Amino acid sequence: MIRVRMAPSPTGFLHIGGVRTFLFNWLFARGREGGECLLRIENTDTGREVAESTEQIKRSLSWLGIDWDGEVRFQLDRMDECQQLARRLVDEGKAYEDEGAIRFRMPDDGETGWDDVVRGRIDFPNAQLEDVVLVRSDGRPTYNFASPVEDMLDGISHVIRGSDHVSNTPKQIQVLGALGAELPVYAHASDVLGTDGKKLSKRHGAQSVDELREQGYIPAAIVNFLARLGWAYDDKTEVFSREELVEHFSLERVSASPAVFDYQKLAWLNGVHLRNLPPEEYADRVSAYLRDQGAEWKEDLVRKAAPLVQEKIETLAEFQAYTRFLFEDVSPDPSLLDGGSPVLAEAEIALAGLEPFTADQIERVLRGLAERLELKPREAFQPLRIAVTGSKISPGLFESLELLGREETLRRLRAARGAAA
RNA sequence: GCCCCCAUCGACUAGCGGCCCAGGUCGCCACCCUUUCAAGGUGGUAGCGCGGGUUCGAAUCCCGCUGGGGGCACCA
Repeated sequence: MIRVRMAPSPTGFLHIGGVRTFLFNWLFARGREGGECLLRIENTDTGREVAESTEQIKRSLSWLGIDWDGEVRFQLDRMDECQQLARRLVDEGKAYEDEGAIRFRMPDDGETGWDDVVRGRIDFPNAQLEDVVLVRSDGRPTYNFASPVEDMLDGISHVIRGSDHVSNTPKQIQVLGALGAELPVYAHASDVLGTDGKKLSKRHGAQSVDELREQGYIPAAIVNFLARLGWAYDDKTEVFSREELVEHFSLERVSASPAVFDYQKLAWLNGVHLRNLPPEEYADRVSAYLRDQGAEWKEDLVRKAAPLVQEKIETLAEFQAYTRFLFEDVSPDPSLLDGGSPVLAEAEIALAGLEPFTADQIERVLRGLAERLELKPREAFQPLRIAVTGSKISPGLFESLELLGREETLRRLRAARGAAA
């Protein structure tokens, strides 16, 4: 029976490095027959608990598509069991009271070690292990007691966590041994570092799932990127769907060395996944994002505009810059219109009677016009683009005009002619 | 200070003794395609931290050094 747990502490938003650890747990469990993945909130330090953070963690994981089995558990709910177990250890002489707290009696010589799935054999000299507090004087268990106890009670088979827990492991192994529990398999993944080589922190741009979401990254890309940070399937595959990740993930191929979070690669992957989306789903993503951001753009027009930029943007945040001209009037820079007037006037005439007003027809007419004026396509189209979209950069001209509609197109051509003159 | 871990292009990585004068991807540069921007195509740039071993042979194994990370709480 495979059972793992994701164990955030409720001290704030979900950190991107933590998410990767959870993702490893989740991929591992979902890839095994009958594997289960629990969500446990490690809240034994009541003083540091931040209100709402549990809800925020659940929301972020759900948004990423990382789910869990059963109810969310809270470590403090096992307070009674922890106290009883600690009592028992005292009775057996394996722990002792110390000014109201209960401390574990660590062995003085020998070594404590384990075979880590990602790091290989690790041994600690027991002399290095201090007598850890199991239960505080106010009765609350500490992390180093509650965590292994709960792992035991829940039948956790694999403990997959960050390398910052390596030095806790020998202590927890000793506690588990004293309790007569079977040891789980341990796998300690490395840390995620910022671009400066330091552990990811507030200084490194986006560091929470919420921030990534605001910046226009989508779950498929984030999951793909995070999975590839410290893990590789082979020597060439970079793009994975969620299903492929579940199918191929293995702890044995997780790297022990720290990885740097590279926003450029994340952006590239985001573009790849955005382009891979079926048009309908892509439109869903775009409008959901705009709603999230509080942009009050007409939904049906957003959906129609979506296909025009699916090939062009890397993050959802770029959508508005490309399509703003469809939602608002434009004010083209007159200097950019210079010399374009003949094209503007001719286009206005040519498009005025065009029926039907579709991208295909618009293209046919405008290409013909460029030929008559003996202009290269780019020379003829750029003034039109600027006149109608107000920018040198836009989605395809013909599709853009179709969407804008004849009336508005002609109006803008006229306005531009006035401005250029 | 003590303990533990890590070390291949700028970044993510493949490599588990000969297939590697090191492969893929992002980035960057050039060219092609092209209605702009992208996308796509082609080519290029760039790396085994250092020093000792072991071996016929080392990116791969061992030791040391250096560098980086983590931990040493009645935090998690």
